[in-house]
Amino acid sequence: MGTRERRLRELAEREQLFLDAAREQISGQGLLTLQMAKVARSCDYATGTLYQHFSSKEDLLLAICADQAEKRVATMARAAHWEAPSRDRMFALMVADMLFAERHPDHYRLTQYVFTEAVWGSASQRRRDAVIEAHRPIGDLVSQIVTDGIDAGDVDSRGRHPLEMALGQYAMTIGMHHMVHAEGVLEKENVPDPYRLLLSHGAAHLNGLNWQPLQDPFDDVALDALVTRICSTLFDDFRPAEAERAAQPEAQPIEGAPQ
Amino acid sequence: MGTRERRLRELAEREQLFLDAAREQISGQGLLTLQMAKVARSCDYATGTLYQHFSSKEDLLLAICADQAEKRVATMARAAHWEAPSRDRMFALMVADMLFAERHPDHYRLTQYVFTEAVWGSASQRRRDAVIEAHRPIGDLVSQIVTDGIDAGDVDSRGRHPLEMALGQYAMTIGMHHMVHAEGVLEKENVPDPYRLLLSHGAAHLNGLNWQPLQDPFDDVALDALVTRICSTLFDDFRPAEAERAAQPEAQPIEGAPQ
DNA sequence: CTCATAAAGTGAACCGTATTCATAATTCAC
DNA sequence: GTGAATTATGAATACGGTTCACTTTATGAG
Repeated sequence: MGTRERRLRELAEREQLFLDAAREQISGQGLLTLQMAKVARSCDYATGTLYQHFSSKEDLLLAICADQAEKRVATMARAAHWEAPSRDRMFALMVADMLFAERHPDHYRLTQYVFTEAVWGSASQRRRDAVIEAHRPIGDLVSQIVTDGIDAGDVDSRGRHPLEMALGQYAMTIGMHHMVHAEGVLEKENVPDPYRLLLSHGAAHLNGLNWQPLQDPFDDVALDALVTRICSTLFDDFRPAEAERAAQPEAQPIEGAPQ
Repeated sequence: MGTRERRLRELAEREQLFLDAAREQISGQGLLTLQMAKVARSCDYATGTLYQHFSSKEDLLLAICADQAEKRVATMARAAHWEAPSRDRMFALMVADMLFAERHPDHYRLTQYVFTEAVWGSASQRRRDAVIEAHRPIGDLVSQIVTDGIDAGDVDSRGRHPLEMALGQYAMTIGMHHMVHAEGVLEKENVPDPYRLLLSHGAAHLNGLNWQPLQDPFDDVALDALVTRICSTLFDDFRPAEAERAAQPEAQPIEGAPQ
């Protein structure tokens, strides 16, 4: 009989209901002020019911993180599977993650939180593994692009292991996200568009470090065209304003540089 | 009269006392379990006294962060002011920060925390500014190295603003730290020594992207020699074990690469 | 339809801890 | 020495995560 299946489905649906409600509350008020009772109430359930799905507040946070990670990965996968030279795929992957982080700053912060401290708390091992597993495909995507590039002769691995290159490449993206989202840091440096910086330097990284041939390097014009193309071709569900912002054509002067 | 000065000095001393006690408690039990009452008690003061120095728990966390940041900056400054080519100074800066993060993982996590969520809470604006200010010199140091390199003809800025290059360079370091400290992620990828990866890729970044001339690129041998030299020359207070670990001579095979 | 059983839902009570504040102790200027 | 100002105190309060004894609902056999 289908009773069991229906029960399981309802369980999953309610779990998603809680996840969405919690995410909404976070996006309104921040991580630390998330209140379990409010989450439950906003779904017309009692506190206890929420605790039948998530063993603790931290467990809930990890579940949100894992849930959102799947969407993030899906976004990046679209870029990684683009029909294009591996260098451009790598760039598209960075753009995709940038767009995602811009759209979902809460998810970025939550991931930071989860990956630094919350992991040692009271969440179940199952949840912790789920978070790790949800993020694994990112590494796989990057690795795949690098490997494809090496196979196609586009990438000079210079004797390094593809994984090392992939991690190095991705580390820069993560670091950029961190700098962008570290409230007040880049603002104080008068950087008008941090993501512009990410794109520009990311492209330079690809230009200079590993990708061959270099006859057709990214320049500012090619960069903007590519960003526009990526946004329109791969991510047409991103609103024009965001694509426009990302591909902002006129060069942004960087003022107030130290010394 | 010197009464006022003495008072202020005593105030600062007691503040430091609390900061040290709190840091000790964090390093033993993690961020989230820090208890205000315990911090006060461990200094033989009552809870209320602690609250005369720090308006909230979060305020205390930010103060710790700012306090530690000064030590971190001091470490990096030693590397940045090294008498060496700018490329090597930049590399030394990365090594310095790596050694610091390895020694003070709590500070790294605290900074992550503070820079993502805690900043929106109940800490005073004064504290928030202090944290930003404490970190500003890092950007200045990196910028200075880049500028010096351009002046000396060592660096090809390729038309980019020095600040952009500096931030890009530093972003990679931050990203690497994050990946190293994201418990379980790199372990699952069977990366034997994440910091080895940071050094290797950081060097590759310097080799290929901006630094000229390239006639003398880092290779594995030069890399190890340089790390050893940096550790012994600039950071002799770092214990041999750590320097050794950072400069581990035999190439670490990376196993279990995806696909 | 009825009933026994299980499953799901409830929210008041519990508990730990951040924060406050009325009071006490101390210091200081004169 | 004295009164005002400053500093220290810790019991009381507030808040929110977590629990659990109980209620309600769903199930399916007879």
